[in-house]
Amino acid sequence: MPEFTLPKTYDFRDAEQRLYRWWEENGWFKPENARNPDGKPFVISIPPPNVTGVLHQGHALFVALEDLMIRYHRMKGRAALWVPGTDHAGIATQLQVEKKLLAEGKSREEIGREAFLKECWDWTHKHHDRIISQLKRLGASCDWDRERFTLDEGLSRAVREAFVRLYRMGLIYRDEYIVNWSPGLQTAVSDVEVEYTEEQGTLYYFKYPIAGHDISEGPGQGYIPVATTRPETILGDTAVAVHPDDERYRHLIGKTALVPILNRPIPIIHDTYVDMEFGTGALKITPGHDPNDFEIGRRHGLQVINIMNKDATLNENAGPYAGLDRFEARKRLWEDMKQAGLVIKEEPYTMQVPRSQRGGEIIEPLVSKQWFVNVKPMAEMGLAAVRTGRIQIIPKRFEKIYFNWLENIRPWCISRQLWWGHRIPVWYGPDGREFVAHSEEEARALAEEHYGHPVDLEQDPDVLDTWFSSGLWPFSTLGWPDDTPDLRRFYPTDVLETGYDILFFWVARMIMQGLLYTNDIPFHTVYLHGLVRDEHGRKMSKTYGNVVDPIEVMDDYGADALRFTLLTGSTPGNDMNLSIDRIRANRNFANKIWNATRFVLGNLPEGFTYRGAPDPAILQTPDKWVLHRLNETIANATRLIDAYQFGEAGRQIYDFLWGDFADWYIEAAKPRLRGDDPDPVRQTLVYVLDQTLRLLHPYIPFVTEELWQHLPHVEGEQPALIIAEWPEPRPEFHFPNQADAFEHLREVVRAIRNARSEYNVEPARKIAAVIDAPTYGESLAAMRDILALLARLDPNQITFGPAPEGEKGAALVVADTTVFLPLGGMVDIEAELARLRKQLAETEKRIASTQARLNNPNFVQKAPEKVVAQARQTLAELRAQKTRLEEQIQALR
RNA sequence: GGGCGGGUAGCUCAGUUGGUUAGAGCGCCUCCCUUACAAGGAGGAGGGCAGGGGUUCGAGUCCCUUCCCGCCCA
Repeated sequence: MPEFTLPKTYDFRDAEQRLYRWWEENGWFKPENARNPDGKPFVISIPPPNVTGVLHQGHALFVALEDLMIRYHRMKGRAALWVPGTDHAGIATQLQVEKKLLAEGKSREEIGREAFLKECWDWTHKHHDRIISQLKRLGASCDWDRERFTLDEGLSRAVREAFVRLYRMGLIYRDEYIVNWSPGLQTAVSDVEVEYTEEQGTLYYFKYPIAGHDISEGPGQGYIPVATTRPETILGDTAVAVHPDDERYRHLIGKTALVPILNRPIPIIHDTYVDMEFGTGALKITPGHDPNDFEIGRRHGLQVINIMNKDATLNENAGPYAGLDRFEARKRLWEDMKQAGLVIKEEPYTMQVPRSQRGGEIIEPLVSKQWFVNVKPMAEMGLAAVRTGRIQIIPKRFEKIYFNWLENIRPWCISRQLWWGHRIPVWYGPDGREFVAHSEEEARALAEEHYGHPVDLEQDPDVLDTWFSSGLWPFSTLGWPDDTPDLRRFYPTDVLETGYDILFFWVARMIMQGLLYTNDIPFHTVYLHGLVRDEHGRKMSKTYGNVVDPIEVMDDYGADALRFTLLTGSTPGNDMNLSIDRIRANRNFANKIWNATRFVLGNLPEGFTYRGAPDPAILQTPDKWVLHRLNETIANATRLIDAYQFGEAGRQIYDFLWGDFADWYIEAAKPRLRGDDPDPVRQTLVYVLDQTLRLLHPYIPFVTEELWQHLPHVEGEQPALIIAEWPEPRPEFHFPNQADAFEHLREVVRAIRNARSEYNVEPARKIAAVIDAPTYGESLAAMRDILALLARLDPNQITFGPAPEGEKGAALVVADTTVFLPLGGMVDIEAELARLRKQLAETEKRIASTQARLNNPNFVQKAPEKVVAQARQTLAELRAQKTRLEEQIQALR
């Protein structure tokens, strides 16, 4: 039942929750309840937020974008499915729980693994509801019955299956390898979890003594000069390397150097990796603590010495420095070397310092035994999928970045020395032999088979990198490894939408694992969004205090305002600056729609029957204009959304609703609504509003649904906008001529308003006008009432014909129309002449440039016919206008 | 060192197959509480698209180059 008493302003607080619940209760988020449930599906897997995280603008942006796509395709008739879920976020969650324990005076070691995991699960359950309800507040139309968690039973099974398959394919192996060690977290982290920051450091130059010589013999004899940024690693050196072509040091190759202080003998080797230009041209090699040195060490069969404990203090291999923290040891060792006369100099040096993406502490390259995935074969598949276009990345430039990363891919360290996560499905026998299996039972069976009798097995204590399970997300959430109906129907998914910052972490790994396990692409399109920054482009951070909390924004301005701001303010792959001003402006937009609807509803009589798309036969010029513009807007919006240009599409609909429908059509409708044939206007008002609400629904679902529920509908219409049909342009509403006529009316109205303002005519005063319009006279006459209302003319004093001679007034020239306003003494002839001359000068300037273009034979020959024709028409119009202006100037003199 | 993005109105940004006089929001000036909306309406000022060169009938849009800011990778 339409209700005609809407409050004056839109109260989103009441509407949002109520509507969300209503949609969800009716099952409209489910593909089974689509208009065509057996039709082609459209599927997005949510980028699972950290289950213990708090909603931030990044979430708001992805929800806005993905919900837009889901709602759009749902309205287009696809069986849309948005699979929701959360991520267990290994390190992040474990840290939070440890922090909580610490506050209670406990540690995870004290309470033990089992109790700790229970704490983690409690924490998870407690926080899960919060993040989910926050996603719902944004309007996310996910199918919550299909919600998953990366650590739930099904997904854990998927993880074990993936691990076992990779292992059996020989792509997973355990190795002593140099990894990025986080001393604070006490775990290995993968390459992508390390960020390099440019920092001021020191380059330390020193003398590497040569065995059998005295350093006093000088460089190249008694010692070889070496430079390093991390002197403490000297203690782990196992060689000094020089370039084979280096004249300065070539004679030293094969000799023995002595590690300072420790006096451990090490070889002097040659390797082309050494950069002769850098430092002294000689390189100390520390395979245990530098990734490059590790590689060189492998090439040369060098010993690996680990001088560091897991907490970044030095161990017994560091001799007298054992037990010291890494930075303290650096100081002490350098002091001691100074004493020993081994120091040459120090110089300031800008270096790239590896820091933990989480926490920011300095990462130590360390050799330890970890599980790795040989990603190379999968990378090849991942590369091919994008190269051949089976998967497209938007914006396209990220494809290059993706290629570059996959082409240079290195083994992926997947083991983490944490407790919260998927336990690595490997069990060790008494002799350390590994048994990889889906379960402990299976491992036992394998072991018994191997040893010939039952043995005690011990499971690997480590867990897997969180991204290992996220990498299975698009198919594990649909039931993989089982061949479920959902997997068959909804896989591959369609679009994967996420931030460009996790292209490597997540997207690339999903593509690779999807191709490997499911023999198919996990999605055909990757849409990457940027970071949401503050209004001046600074990263939002708690310490800065510039965080714009989405919850607060929604409390103040509503979810629609936030969504529309994010959607129209962002472009693919680029960061966006979010300002409250803009959110407020879009809140105002929601209110504008609200009031436009109030107007329409308030003008429908009791018992009004809406007949849907109006019959062209009953329409007048303003109706035809607005329907023509609606057609254009529908076509543009649809094209732009299909091209993933959501922002531009949103702006066009906004402009149409506000700038065309509200500002002009509604205004033009007013006199006719009071006239004797209001029905065509009413029909058109309802129709255009209905169609526009549809176009806006994917952007601002709440206010549009709320209003649409109040609109009258035709028999058999869908019960809710969320599942209503997406509009299509209608050929019968193609009215270019009437559209032109109305545009001309707009120009005339603007000119009159402008003149009124210029001559300070009181706003309330209705004035007369004499209109001379050879081309548009008829249409202007037909719209006399509208013209009068919009330009505040006295309808009884609008006459058509040539301007009266000798009367004082203002003459306005719009194309070939002249509007004479007999303002008598209000008009200053000189000022009027000046205004006309200025307009004439502008017109002549434009005539000249248009003429010049048309005089150019190249233009006429080479430019598209349409453009040339347009130029000719413009020229004709300008000339007519010029003639008019000259006439008026003449008349005034 | 390699790669990428950005530099458009006072501020924040749009502007995607190159095509009339480059747009929006906010801010600013003038006027208006006109029964849809003051979270509003009307009118207005304000930029020639970082600099230089080039391609083209035509360039904010394509190419080259310089400068500045930011990011990614090594």
